[in-house]
Amino acid sequence: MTEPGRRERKKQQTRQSIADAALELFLARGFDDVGVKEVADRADVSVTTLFKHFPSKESLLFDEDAEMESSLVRAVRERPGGQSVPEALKQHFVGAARGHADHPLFASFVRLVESTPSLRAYQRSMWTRHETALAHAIAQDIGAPLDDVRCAGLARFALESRDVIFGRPDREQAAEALFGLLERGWAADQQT
Amino acid sequence: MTEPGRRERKKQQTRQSIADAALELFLARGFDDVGVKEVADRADVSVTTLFKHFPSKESLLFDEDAEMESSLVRAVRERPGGQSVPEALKQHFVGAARGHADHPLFASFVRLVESTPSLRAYQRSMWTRHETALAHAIAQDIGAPLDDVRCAGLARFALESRDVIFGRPDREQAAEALFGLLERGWAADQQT
DNA sequence: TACAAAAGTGCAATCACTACACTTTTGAAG
DNA sequence: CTTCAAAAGTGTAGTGATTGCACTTTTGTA
Repeated sequence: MTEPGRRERKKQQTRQSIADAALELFLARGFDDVGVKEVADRADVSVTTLFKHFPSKESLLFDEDAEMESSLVRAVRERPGGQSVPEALKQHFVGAARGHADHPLFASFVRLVESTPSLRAYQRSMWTRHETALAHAIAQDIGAPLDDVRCAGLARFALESRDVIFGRPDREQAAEALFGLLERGWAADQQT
Repeated sequence: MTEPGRRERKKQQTRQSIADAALELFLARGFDDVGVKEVADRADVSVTTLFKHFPSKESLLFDEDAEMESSLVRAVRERPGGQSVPEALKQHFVGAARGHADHPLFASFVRLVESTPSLRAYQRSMWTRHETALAHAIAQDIGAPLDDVRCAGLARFALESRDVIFGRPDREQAAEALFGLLERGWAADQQT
């Protein structure tokens, strides 16, 4: 169980071919106008194989997932001393947006997702999955019970903020406004 | 174009039969374990007819929709003088929860929706549809531009709060906590 | 080198949903 | 009371995602 080995390498390679084929085709012609069969063909695998690597058509576009959750939790845990939780999350999202802004494909990718209902829904469901982890991290941080409502709420609000912010042209400004609201409400809550 | 007329009445009756059949079957055996065919059969209509009345399997369970939006907007517009927007929304949701609490079927219905991912997603998408209307109502109320970010954010947060709150045993308490947070953040924002 | 696990394949089936061409019902006009 | 077009309903066949199954190929390893 040390290094990947050729087998694992080949597997990942197949997976990558599929993801690549999917991205190209979907960007070029739209998510709904490309069938899985076509993606499989271009990646030179069978449809069956495609579905052994990805659980759904939507998932073809959202590959790296595990990383997000941990980075989200880390943003809260390892924030600079004195920084509030909402502030840390704001910086996390704004930073991420900036980091991706230069990627040439990223903009088109975002546009594709935003304009395809099923993809928006899928993306949301992925974020939602991280919500609990984030809520727990916050709760632990402020020494509240793990299922504290305010922590759950803040987690939800923060993740939703991301969604709202990305739908805006003036992202930084939007982030300021939304997280500002959360910040003040949260701070007032903490003063107990 | 005065009264419904027999034709319209029959149409609504068919629609109702379908909705009823769907509710019964889904409650009894779960959403995913009942096919549309079966629902159609029980309502004694063809599958084609079923889909002429409802745009999707999920929609079979969510009938009255238009009313919600207007009541939501009204909750903001016609709130007592001096009451804040978040406070008005809190009362709206808490009141609605109370009003339904006695219904015998309502509890099982909620449980069904909460436990079925596709239904949760659908319900969310319905609420989301109202988000813009709510955001506009808020903006108009405080005299901000219609697409003001803070109003859009508040609308989003309020609707999400509902979702979080309904997933809790202590709904009233949860409502206090979440809308309290929004309340304080929002108030601070308004003092400009 | 041989063998079991893993990866990949093809086929048939399920299930939601749509398009189509068709029959029946019904409101309203003459 | 007849007539006729719109509306409501039906059955059939098809699409497209997704799954189950039985099968072949590849590959790590004893």
